[in-house]
Formats: sequence, C-alpha cells, structure tokens
Amino acid sequence: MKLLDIGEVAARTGIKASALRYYEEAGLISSVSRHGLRRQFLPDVLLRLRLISMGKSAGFSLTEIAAMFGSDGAPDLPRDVLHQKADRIDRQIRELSALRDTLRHVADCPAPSHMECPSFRRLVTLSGRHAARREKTRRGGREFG
Amino acid sequence: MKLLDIGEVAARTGIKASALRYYEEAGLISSVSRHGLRRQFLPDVLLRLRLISMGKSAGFSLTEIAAMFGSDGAPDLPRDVLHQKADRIDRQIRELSALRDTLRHVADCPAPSHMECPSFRRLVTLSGRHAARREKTRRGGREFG
DNA sequence: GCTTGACCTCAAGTCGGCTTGAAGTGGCAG
DNA sequence: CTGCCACTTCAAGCCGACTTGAGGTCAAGC
Repeated sequence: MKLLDIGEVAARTGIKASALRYYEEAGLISSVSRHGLRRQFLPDVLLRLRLISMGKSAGFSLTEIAAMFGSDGAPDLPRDVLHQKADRIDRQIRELSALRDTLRHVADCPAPSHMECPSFRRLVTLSGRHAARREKTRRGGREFG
Repeated sequence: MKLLDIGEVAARTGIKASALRYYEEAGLISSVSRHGLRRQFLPDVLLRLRLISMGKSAGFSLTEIAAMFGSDGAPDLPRDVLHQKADRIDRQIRELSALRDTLRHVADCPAPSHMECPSFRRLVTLSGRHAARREKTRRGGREFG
C-alpha cells in the first residue's frame, strides 16, 4: 500500500501543505500515519480532496462539507438531505448559467447601454422567477433568487 | 421616476441595509440621491443586485464583480476577458454537476463503502480530466480540476 | 413642536479560511 | 557524524465580507 507524503499530496493537488493540515484539523481529511514527523496519506485522499474542492465551488462551508462526507468519504446524511443539497446545487447551476449567458451576451451585443437592452434584462431576470423569500434566511438561504 | 429607499431595496432583495452600504462603498452600486439622510436608489439597482448575487454564487470576489459590471451595469471588460470568465463559469458548472450527481448517486446507491463503488469514483473523477496545473495559480486558478 | 423610528457615520468586531513565522525534529545523502 | 531540508507545532496575522454598536439626524405623524 503506497502512502503519500503530504508534500506529494500538495504537489498533486495544488493545495498547500498548510491548507491540508488545516483540513485535517477541521476533520475533512485524515492522515493514516507518520514517517518521522511527516503525515502520510492514503491515495484515496486525492479523491476526497476533489470532492472537497467541488464542495467549495458549490459554496459549501468546510463544516458543511465535513458533514457531507463522513469518515470513509461516503456521505452520512439521510437521503432527503442529500437530495436537498443536490437541489440547491441545481438552483445554483441555473444561476451560473444565467450569468455565463449574460457575460457572453454582453461580450457580443453592441447595444450602447445594456440596461436598456431587453435581451440583457431578460437574461439577468431569468432564473429569478420565484417570489422573494423574506425573513431570517440565514446561511444557505437563497437571496431573492 | 420612482426611487427606492434603501429599506425598500433591502426588503425586496433580502440584502441587509448594512451590506448595501458596504456594496456602495465598494463601488458595486450607487445611490442617486438622498431623502434627508436616506439613500435613494433607481429601480435598476435591483437588477444590478441580482447580477452581483449571481457573481457571488460563481465565486467571484466583490472586486471582480465591480470590474465586470461598470458604471451603467454593463461590463467594461474586453470581449475576450468576458469569454474567459464565461469559460471559468462553464468549468464550474461541470464541477457542480458532478457534485450534484455524486450526491444523488450516494443518496440512492446501497454500496456499503462508496470509496469502493466504481460509479462513485467515476462520478468524482469526472470533470477532472486535465493535468494538475502547478505553480502560483493564485486567485482564479482552478485547482487540479 | 415633540417624539419616533428608520435611517445615517465611523470604528471596531467577527467569522471563515487559510498563511506566515519562529523554533524544533528527524530521515537520509555524503 | 554532520548537515540539510522537508517537514512539524503553535500562535499570531491577514483578507474578504460583512455586522454591530454608539451616538447622531431628520421627515412625518400626532
């Protein structure tokens, strides 16, 4: 079983050793042994780090990510919670698509002021067609989306 | 021309007044006048705030967002830069889709350890099929994705 | 004309996510 | 045996994005 030195993990993932230590501290990854002082990781950590990176992309906090992927890398959460997370990601994908389309539109549309371009306004407003949820919508709440 | 009081903007968007003031400070939005002390905004600010919210979703910093959407809400950047941003978003969408699929898979797959489930591993590894870029890949760099 | 309450300013505080610096350790090459 | 150098710990620092608190202002309603 070949183990990876923290330095190698850093090199292969592009994540600094300091960040890896921080992740371990936070319970996101774990080293299986030491070689001298040096942490050694199972190769699986690479997969796990990809998962973490994706989670971060999706705007989840490290704490949420830790909760999502339990000890063996498999989510511990009940099915419905997982599906909720997936739904949240779906909404975000829609938002991102709208932004991407908006940027591309703007790159190509010659209108003098985009605020007056109907296609522009339509793009921005798209994906926002549900009522603005008010009230304490703290952490994880979608703002007026 | 009906103007919006900051309180109304806050109510309609779900963004706290303090955050709106912060955004104004940062040059992301601007108030057009005061009623007494109170900031008044053009209705367009709502659209602009949607744009900002989307940009945040996409992981752009406020500074990047400010650069993206110039004074009138229209991006100031050269076409190719805009397309680059759009490409970055596209990659992120792919990552998010992979995460979403992974979550859904895990919610439904009965394998005891997902680390050993080939579909799981495939899903995680998907969207990661280009070489890990090393070196100072600070801010905006995609990690091993 | 006084109170009220939603706003104002400005400085300081908070939180997440790391990074940096100082001081130490230990395997390995020469 | 001696460096060396990549790692270690721990505390402190930093940045972005806000929030909070103290103290102030002012249009509107009674």
